[in-house]
Amino acid sequence: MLKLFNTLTGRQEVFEPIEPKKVRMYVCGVTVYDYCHIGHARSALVFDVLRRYLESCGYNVTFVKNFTDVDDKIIKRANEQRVSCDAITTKYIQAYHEDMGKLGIRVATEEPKATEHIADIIQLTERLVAKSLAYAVEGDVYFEVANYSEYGRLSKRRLEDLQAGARVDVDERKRHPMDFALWKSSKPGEPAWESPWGAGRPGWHIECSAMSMQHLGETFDIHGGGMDLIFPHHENEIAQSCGATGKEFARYWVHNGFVQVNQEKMSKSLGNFFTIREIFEKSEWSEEVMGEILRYFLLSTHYHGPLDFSDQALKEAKNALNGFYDLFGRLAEPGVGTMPNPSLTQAIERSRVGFTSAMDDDLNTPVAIAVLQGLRSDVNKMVDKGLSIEGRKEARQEFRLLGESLGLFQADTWQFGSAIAETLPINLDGTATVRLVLNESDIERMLIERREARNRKDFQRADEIRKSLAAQGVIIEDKPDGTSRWKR
RNA sequence: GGCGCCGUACCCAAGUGGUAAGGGAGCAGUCUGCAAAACUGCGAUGCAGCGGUUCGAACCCGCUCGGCGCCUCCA
Repeated sequence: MLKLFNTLTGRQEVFEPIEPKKVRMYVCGVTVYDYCHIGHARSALVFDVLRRYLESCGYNVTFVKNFTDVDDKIIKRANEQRVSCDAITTKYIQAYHEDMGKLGIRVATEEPKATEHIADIIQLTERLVAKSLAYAVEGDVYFEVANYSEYGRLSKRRLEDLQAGARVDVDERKRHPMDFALWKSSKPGEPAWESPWGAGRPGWHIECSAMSMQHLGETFDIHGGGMDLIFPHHENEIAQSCGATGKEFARYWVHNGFVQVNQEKMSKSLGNFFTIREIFEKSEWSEEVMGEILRYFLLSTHYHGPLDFSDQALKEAKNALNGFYDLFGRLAEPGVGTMPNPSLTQAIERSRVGFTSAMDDDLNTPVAIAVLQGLRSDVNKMVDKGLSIEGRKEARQEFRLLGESLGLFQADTWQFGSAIAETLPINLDGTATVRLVLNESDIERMLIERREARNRKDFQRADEIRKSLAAQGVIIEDKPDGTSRWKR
């Protein structure tokens, strides 16, 4: 039974969907005017894992994640670069998919864009105006917080407290400093759509209300996003949606903590952020390996807490993951083991129970990973004792199965990169191509030579080969039968 | 000023009333021609500090110290 921490109630609650076996969830995506950093990756990953886990529990999940593709920052960026807004958003949406794809984050069921829902947004705004929850001033339309009695319910703030912190440059046309724009009149040269209030564009918060309703209905199960969206974005979404429909909006509100650098929030304004692509570009490991390292790292802390990003943390994640892939290597080898499998069956059963109860406990991925580490240790012992071929296959399959929710252990083997790679600064788009200097057949050839050397007890030559490969990042492990395996 | 979070071993990190999971790093041993991997063992009598409640507290309460977030665009 899955329990989730619900920001709305401030408690952990048992998750029960509106319709049995069906989950409808909406997650706030990104404003597409720049490349994503690890903070964005964490958020995307947390909800990807939630979705995967729900699916593994047998739910049919409709997962909607939006792109904000009309916004001040986009307009600014477009003007700076003298291109259209459309060019900017198209570019960064594509980049989003590339980056998140490398992290194994699956595309959502629906990925709507604000600009595709202008009619819905206008309609929703009209509903709010008709209910006296919004008012129009000179082509702008504002939500009137004073007329919505439950304003502050999500963020646990009172309107009076908010006034104290309100900005100085309050628009005089607003009836209350906290009133926020549903519709903005547009200046010349800005993207604009016709509306009952003249040419304009939507405010930020209204798009999510409109799109979630359109794709999931007026009431749905889970709404997620980063902690920083609680106020004002999600607070405003609730006001707009509940205000318009008079119904409950989302039932469970789930928010992930920040990625930090040196204990400080990673953010554009502080300039202490690392983009996802930058991390992949600087990585000394292959894309596939780096993606899994990042995933492991991001899931090694509970999603609700802060997470400090550092090279050392990545290195530790990589080392931890090495243990799993070393085991998978052993499991893949032909062997003559005959050990019966009852103890394996028991270990697997234990792990399933442990894994499920960890994930059920508000997606406690650190504990879930600890359970997998436990299974790794158990299986290693069994392999030492001579686990049968069938047992090895079963064990590998089990890691794949349990790892699926976390998106781990899906690769067959790890191919490490660039200790032995060279960078060729060529391409048209300015990026570089990394090419391996040593290919697999080179390595195999050297291993054969070394094996021959060892057979004639020429250990000096054997060690030379070992050293030479090691210098290029290839590590040799000798097996009892006289053959060797290698890894990077 | 208002609201809120965090402080667990060298590092990361679970645990939120019943006597400190897991990982990384390290050390020692077994195995190995050597090595790697694996296995075995070692590692916080204590959970920022000080008080209090309790038979019992890392977990509850109070105070203090240190770090951070939101209130403005932000995953």
